[in-house]
Amino acid sequence: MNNDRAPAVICTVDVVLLTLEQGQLKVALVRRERAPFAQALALPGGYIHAQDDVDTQASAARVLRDKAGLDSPYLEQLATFSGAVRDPRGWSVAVAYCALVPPETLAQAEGRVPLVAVDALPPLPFDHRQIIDTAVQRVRSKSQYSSLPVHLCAEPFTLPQLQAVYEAVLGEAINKVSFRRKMDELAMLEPVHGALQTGGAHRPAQLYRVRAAYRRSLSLSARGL
Amino acid sequence: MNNDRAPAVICTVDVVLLTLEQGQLKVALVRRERAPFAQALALPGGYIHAQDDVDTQASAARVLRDKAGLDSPYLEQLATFSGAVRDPRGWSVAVAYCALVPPETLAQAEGRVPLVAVDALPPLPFDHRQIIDTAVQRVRSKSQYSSLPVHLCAEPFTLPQLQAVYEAVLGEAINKVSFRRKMDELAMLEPVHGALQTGGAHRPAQLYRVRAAYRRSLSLSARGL
DNA sequence: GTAATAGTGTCTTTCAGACACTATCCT
DNA sequence: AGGATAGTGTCTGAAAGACACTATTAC
Repeated sequence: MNNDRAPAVICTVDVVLLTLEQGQLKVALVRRERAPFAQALALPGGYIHAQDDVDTQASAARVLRDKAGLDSPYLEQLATFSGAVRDPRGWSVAVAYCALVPPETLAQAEGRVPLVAVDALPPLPFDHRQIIDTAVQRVRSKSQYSSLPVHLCAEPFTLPQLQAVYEAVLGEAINKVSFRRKMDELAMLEPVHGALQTGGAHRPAQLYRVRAAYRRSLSLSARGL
Repeated sequence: MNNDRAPAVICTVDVVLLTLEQGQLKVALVRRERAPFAQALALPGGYIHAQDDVDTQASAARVLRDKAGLDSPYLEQLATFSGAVRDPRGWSVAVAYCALVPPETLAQAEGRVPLVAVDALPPLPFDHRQIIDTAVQRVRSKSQYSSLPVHLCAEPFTLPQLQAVYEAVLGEAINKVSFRRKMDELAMLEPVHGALQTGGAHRPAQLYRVRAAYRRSLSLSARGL
């Protein structure tokens, strides 16, 4: 009972930044500048800066800003990965966060970040493969009953567009009537009055945006049951 | 870019040990031996021991063993709480775990740990109130669609007993037919052949236990959709 | 007009809750 | 026998999917 002060533990955050490109869920990776695994593609991450960050959520936002050059409205804690062997530098704790952005947001960020389809990941350092798998599993699971996928859709969007996003994430077709009923009862979207998406050789579609009241609370919504 | 090595961060684990007593969800607290908040009731927790623990899950199991004197078959990572102000000693990261045990298991542990109803918590140090609230919310949410509450029920148990546990956790009555249909299709329980619970002035009830295949995987089960 | 997709009305199927009935114990 | 709870069959209403139909654009 005399060694409460344990040897230092390495404290980091890692961010799984997901987006949708060509109908596929993809994760943003960055090339590591320093050892270990210098030059390797890995999740954007870094040490917690106790002097700058108020908490790990702020650390994750900072990492995202520094390494991917963007802010993500959706940034949720995923899980914490830890242990003696996951990092060659020593015993480490990595608080992992999951960010979702529409592809348009990533395009603004100069395209510095390589995107890799989550179903075809290359070998990755640390336990980043496991972290990504956990994030994808979580996103797919939550998409079954929540409005989470709207974060992958740039506003304004049409209902057919949003449905396509849901279908891409879930990997299966969704009934159109059921989908619209669900969106309607979630009461989370509002039509942009007078704004229709034209251009196609067919009836134009109503454009929608997320109601202000739901802008920030989406990540907090548990199940609606 | 020259201060990668941030000032030391305090790394701890905290365990929310929940059980069911008198039809109420209760959390086990321990009296702190050391500052800060010495003598106060708080969640069992402690530093990560990098030399002993393989990961934070092991740290949580050790804390549970040392401070509550028991092993919990169900021990799942809850979330990580962090920041500059939650601990007066400095910037800290607390990986919180949630454990569920039947009341019989706690009784074996000499009753050293005070139990407090989660709906009537006293003021608690750190952000332990928030951690407990998060755990309770998670357990209630998961209980709606998963078999998680079986961990609160000592084996063997009858279906009416298990239903009462569900009802206590969820705080509402459940339809008997629906409950049995759900348990049946989860295919997670098996009857203990020939074992009935007698003694009541009524028809005896079939005793059940969790199938071996589901013993360990319950905490991993996401939604069954 | 024709092709193509948006959007809606309605039928069908599926699932959860309500209810009632039987079963089996103790007293 | 009577009371009490275990366990089951069946009806009903709500929700989800299937399908078909109308609406509106470009060409």
